Amino acid sequence: MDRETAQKRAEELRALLNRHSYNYYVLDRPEITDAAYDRLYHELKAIEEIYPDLISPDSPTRRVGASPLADFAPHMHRQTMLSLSNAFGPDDLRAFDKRAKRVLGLDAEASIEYLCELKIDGLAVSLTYTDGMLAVGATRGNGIAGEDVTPNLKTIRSIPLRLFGKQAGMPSFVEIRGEVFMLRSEFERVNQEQEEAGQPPFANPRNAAAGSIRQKNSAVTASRKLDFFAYAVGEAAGVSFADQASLLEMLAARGFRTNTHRNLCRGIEEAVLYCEEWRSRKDDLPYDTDGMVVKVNAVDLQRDLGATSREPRWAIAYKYPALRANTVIRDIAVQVGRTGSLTPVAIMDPVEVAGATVSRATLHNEDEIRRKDIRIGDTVIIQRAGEVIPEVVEVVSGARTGEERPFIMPEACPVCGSRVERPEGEVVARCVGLSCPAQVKERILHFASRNAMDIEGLGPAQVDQLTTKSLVRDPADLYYLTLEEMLTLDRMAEKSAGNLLRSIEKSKQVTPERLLFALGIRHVGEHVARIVTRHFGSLERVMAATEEELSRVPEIGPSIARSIATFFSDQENRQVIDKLNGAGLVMQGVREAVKESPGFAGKTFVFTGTFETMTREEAEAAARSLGAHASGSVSKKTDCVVAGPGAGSKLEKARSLGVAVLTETQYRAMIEEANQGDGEAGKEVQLALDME
DNA sequence: TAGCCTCGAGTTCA
DNA sequence: CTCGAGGCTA
Repeated sequence: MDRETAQKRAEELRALLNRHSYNYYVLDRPEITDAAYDRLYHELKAIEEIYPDLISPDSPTRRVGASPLADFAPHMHRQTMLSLSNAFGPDDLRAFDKRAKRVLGLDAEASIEYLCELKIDGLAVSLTYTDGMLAVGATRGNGIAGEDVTPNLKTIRSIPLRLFGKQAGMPSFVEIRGEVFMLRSEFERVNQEQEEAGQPPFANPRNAAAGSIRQKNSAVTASRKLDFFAYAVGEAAGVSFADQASLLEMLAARGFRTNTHRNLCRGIEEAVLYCEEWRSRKDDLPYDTDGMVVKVNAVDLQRDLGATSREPRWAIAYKYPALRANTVIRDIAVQVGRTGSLTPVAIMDPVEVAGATVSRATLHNEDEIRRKDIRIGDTVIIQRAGEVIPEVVEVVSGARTGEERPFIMPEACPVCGSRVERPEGEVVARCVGLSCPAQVKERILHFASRNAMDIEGLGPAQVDQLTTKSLVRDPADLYYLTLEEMLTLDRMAEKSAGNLLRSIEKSKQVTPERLLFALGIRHVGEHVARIVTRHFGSLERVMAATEEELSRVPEIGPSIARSIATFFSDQENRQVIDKLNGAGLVMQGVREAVKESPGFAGKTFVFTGTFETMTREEAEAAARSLGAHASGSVSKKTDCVVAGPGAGSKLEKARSLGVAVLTETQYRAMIEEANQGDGEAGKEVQLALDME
């Protein structure tokens, strides 16, 4: 074949192959068989081998990158790739609509046209086409700069290497934005492949797509079936459109795959309906989605709304938070708590669960890890217990590669190197070093915490610095800090130092029960601190009490008695108390008036969920002041459960035990009634502590 | 001594 | 919120 015929044939083949690949990958309507495609493909490849100079950048043979990339060059986005603010329910969407109307100066009755598009759970990329040819493809990165992964993006069949349309009408420059993603079926295949190769699995299709796009060797990327949906245009020369809907049509006409599950909605209520419709429908799709993007359709309105530095004001992501998610445990770290307890914590690939990005979860202790057979490298299912705390539900045993490492509790404290002990029959391993920096830090944080001494402005950052600089070794040292010393801390100038000094000063006025709790004696929480100080009347008398005297107090048994007595017999601990007294702590007893109201006296209340008109603690205090007992757990002995929205297992337990359940409103009414009828019905009991 | 009932302690993210 | 463990009671 002479060069001229070869060139002609090569062009023909390229056009043919690109068209068929478009039919196959973008339209999902192949016109020829795979075998026929392969024949054409190999014919082109053969020609290009003979005449390498005929290879053009849009040749389908270029989709499989030959030379491995050394490293990814950074790619500065010409226009920042913004993120989107989130909406988690219809009301968030309505608020978004309201704000848009306000900014645009429209009245509340007007309705804005919105285009709703599925939000694909993949990774955002930017594709730059110059004179219609794909020149650069980059990841989003931080929005300002991403990584140039052009060869890898070229392996994706639904990304046209050359824009469709006549050369005459071709924009000289255009940046297309969209989402690279992986089908769930492909994700499973890839993970199986990873397993066979002894490689760690991907946690989910999104991570698999991201991992594939960042491959050094684009042949690997090519072996993974990635896909692409286009949805936006960044900077562009000679391209304009009136609205988002026609932009998507334009993208489709230029050869891109666009997601067909979209809907033009008149007014926000239509958008709400469409978003809600997809909440369950999305599960039937072969790929992962994490919501719907609602965009103001008209481009001129978009322009008027503009953007903040982080997000456009004309678009919002309506999220369907997954309650559970898969991720991979990369490591298991060990934390040291206030009592020296060593707690293993799973460090995981960040993943979205119930509206928050989770990357750590406590594993509680060694036994728990063994019970669930959790190993480093495992793919696990996590959920947020009680909507908040992430928890590992179970290991996806099918994803095991054999490379996972079991967790071993260290024999020396990871912070201070002291010996680690795990007493017979106990579950928690503990660092025995009393001066372990981690323990010291946690003890001081506990001392300053809200229910203890309530020192505002003394958080982890401050305590960390104070202890590492050895300005504070025990809680009493806090009361001897000078302004000069405080100013040596980072992020601490006159203003905050003054505030901190003031709140330390304020904390000197304290009840003995709070102080006893603040000391952080083992087994002494708020409840025990309260009953013990009330029984003995003052902290001094608690300190003077023998183990035997202590154990005679109701609810105090041998363990707690020993713990308290041992604490106060320790020389160093006594010194700390002396130092506190020397600093001028003023212990004041509480005069708590308790009205013995009929509905409350002697009853046990449990509060759960979040209340709207008061905090849970206020609710508990109210019950106590009327003669009731506020407990933390539901049992047969519970008389009444007061449940706010978001109540979980406690409410269920109450129902199953047949315990009365009140709403916040009903509870309020009960309190009011009790307070009104106090004169005759309730007999007043004064509880007072005499203090020295 | 077993089996409840509570309390204590530790925990995550925005 | 959950789990472990101390205290009380049958």
